[in-house]
Amino acid sequence: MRDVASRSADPKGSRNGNGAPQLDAVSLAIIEQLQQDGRRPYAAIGKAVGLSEAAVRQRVQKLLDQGVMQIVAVTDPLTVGFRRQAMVGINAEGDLDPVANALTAMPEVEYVVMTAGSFDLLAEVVCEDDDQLLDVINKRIRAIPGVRSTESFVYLKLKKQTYMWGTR
Amino acid sequence: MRDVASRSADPKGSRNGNGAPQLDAVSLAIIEQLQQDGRRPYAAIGKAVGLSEAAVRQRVQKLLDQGVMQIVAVTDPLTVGFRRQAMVGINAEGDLDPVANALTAMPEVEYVVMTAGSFDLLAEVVCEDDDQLLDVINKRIRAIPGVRSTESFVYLKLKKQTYMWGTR
DNA sequence: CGCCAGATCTGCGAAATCCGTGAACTTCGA
DNA sequence: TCGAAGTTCACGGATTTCGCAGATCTGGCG
Repeated sequence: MRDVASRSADPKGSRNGNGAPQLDAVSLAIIEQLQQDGRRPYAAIGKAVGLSEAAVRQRVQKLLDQGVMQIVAVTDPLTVGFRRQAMVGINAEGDLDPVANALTAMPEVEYVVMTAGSFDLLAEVVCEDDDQLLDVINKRIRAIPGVRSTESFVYLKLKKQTYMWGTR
Repeated sequence: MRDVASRSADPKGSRNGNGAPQLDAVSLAIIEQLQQDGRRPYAAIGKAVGLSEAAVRQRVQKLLDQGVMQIVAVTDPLTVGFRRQAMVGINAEGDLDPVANALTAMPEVEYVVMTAGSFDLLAEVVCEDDDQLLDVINKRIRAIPGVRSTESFVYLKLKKQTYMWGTR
């Protein structure tokens, strides 16, 4: 059972240009196992990827410590009481980093990304009701220094949301 | 240690208008625990929310079965080898459902949502390189029947991504 | 080529956790 | 009041996790 990668390279150490740890095939296989079930026992994972239980445990711990992955419960926002969501496209002037940081600091903002295109930033907002959504978008986000304009896309229906990167 | 909710109501059964199971305070507290660490032992969770280990186990199993939450490993796409991402705004004619379903069927599309605003749909695309991204956006998405136009926002830098709904 | 240093893997007890089960308890409606 | 359904608790055995020491592998250097 030594199948995934015949004991080749560097499960963690080296980092590519982005500062991101480079993953070998075995770690990738471990991640795939945990993407299917975050609570799968180390022994079962080891059997699947061809490693001992202890080795899997060490690799998982390292991946967590490095921040490569996290094992968490993800929920359907609607079920947990958040009934209004929106994507907000933002245009700003000057350095975008302070603006992005201000967005990041807001707990209602789930997702912030700098983009190329007709928006400088995209931010996903998760709220409990319309009042809160209005407050966040029209008061708090527009009040951030440097923000020139915003455009909102209120979610009508979420059709797909996966966490299966690498499991294709 | 009977703090979160004094043994009140309906851990699952009833469903609100959306068909989503209604959660009580205890289940919410359990979810928060698992959002912090998806592998936290049931006994530790029970101590935190005021329930026995077995009760926590059964509630977690039920939440998973109902699809209210899933416990999974989430990764940084860059680390796992996906170096190009984009949000794609889409305008279409006629019924949006077939278009959304076509997007959902594409493995490179991570996220599909129907929106109100100047786009009918938003789709997040995760690719390994520019070639694949171009192929997905300009060939596959634009080829979907009903799609009238698209606008792409290539990700330059991901600033925030959390999974802490309900943990505020 | 040989050796060292660092990192990774394995094997193995001990402790903790997971899991199924049956009984007690609560709620709700007949 | 009684019964059905749903939840919780207690408990014992199987499984898993955890920490550690020794074996193995990799890469650099004289």
